[in-house]
Amino acid sequence: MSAPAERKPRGRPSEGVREAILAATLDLITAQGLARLTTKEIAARASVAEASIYYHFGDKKGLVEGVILDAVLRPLREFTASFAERVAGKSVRDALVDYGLALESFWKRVLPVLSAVQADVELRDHFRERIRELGLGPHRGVRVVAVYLAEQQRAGLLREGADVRATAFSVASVCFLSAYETHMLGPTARDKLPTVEAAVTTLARLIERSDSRP
Amino acid sequence: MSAPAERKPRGRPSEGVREAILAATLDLITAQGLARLTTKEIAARASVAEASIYYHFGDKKGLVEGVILDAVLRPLREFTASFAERVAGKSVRDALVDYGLALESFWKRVLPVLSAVQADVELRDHFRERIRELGLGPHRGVRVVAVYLAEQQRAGLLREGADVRATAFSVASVCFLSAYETHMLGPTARDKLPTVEAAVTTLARLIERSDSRP
DNA sequence: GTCTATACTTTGATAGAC
DNA sequence: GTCTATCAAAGTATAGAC
Repeated sequence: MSAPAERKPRGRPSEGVREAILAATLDLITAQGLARLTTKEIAARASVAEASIYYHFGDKKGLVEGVILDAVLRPLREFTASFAERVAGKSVRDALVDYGLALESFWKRVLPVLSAVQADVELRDHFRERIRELGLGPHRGVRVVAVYLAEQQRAGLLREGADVRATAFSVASVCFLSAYETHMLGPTARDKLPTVEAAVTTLARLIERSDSRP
Repeated sequence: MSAPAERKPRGRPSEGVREAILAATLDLITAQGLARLTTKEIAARASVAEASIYYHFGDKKGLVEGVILDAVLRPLREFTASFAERVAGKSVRDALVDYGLALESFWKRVLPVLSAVQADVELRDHFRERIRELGLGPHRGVRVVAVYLAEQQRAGLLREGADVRATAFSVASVCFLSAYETHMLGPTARDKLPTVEAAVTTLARLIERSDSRP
């Protein structure tokens, strides 16, 4: 039966194929890693033809690079940029804990893709260059906290002798290791470590002025 | 020319083929990740026949699991066990710094293989089970330090209110993030973070009794 | 722009001689 | 135990219709 009422009665969503491919790829990488990632499975999960992948991304490498940009680099930049508004109007301790928890869950989300990147030289090199161009990296997350702490220190809220750079480094590190343990060993294994909240609270206490302690 | 003087005049080293395969596999994983790891390239680098891999390890999966056991799990256990003798007779600060530096270089060595493991579901699951059986994981590195610090605290060398568990967590985390940044972005990028030595020294200072400070 | 069908390449694994 | 030679399967990528 001819149904001329609609132009494309069925089949191609015709819109969002590119996005569906990206989403399917991210899902598969997160769920099972890069090793078993095939264009066939991506196409199946996205409900598109395999050829569409090559139309939009050139080759498999281009696709994965697209996912990296989309699921790691952009979020990384946005997260780093969001620090200022995230801590506005909070005590140092609350600021560090809130930021720490957000950082931990950010890494939990991103680590599967990051691990995939590390598993392939070409991807890793491509990633390194992009991250260099954008001026990103874990050290950025450290610096942004260090700058904030230095301000609070000048404002007299922290001990004068406190090493804000080292403290910022510790905060970022604790969040990262916490996320990595979950990523590596599963959610239950995480319970064997102190919580991020406890660790960051302790760090905050150590640099706060004695007279500001409750 | 027939040279009956020797039984195996050339070819097979006949000894150490298994070890050569393991070493070659580790090298290749470290250098280029799991993604491009092929049995052909392993055989070429180890200067053995491809079939020898299957004789010794059954299949590719078995080989990689062998490498994980050999290059990650055993070293992990040994490293954790070595803590006591490593810190014997040192000040708390020196003990933490020395341990921290050793931990950082340990992770630098192991992370390439660890990343490869995370890139494949089957490997990851196998790894999780093994690590569970052995009772290992980053939390072990944390606990061993926490126990040590608790002893020092009871001996009166640390502040009474110091949170030794959170501090141990911070020490281990700083070493891990430091190694990961190197692994991910290359040796030069590492310079943008504070050194492990500085960060751990700061942490040690924060928990030492005031009167024990120089 | 998307699909179906297919060409080409690489890879993991095996058989059998030595 | 190790090698040479070979295979079946799986994977990436392309051609061409619509």
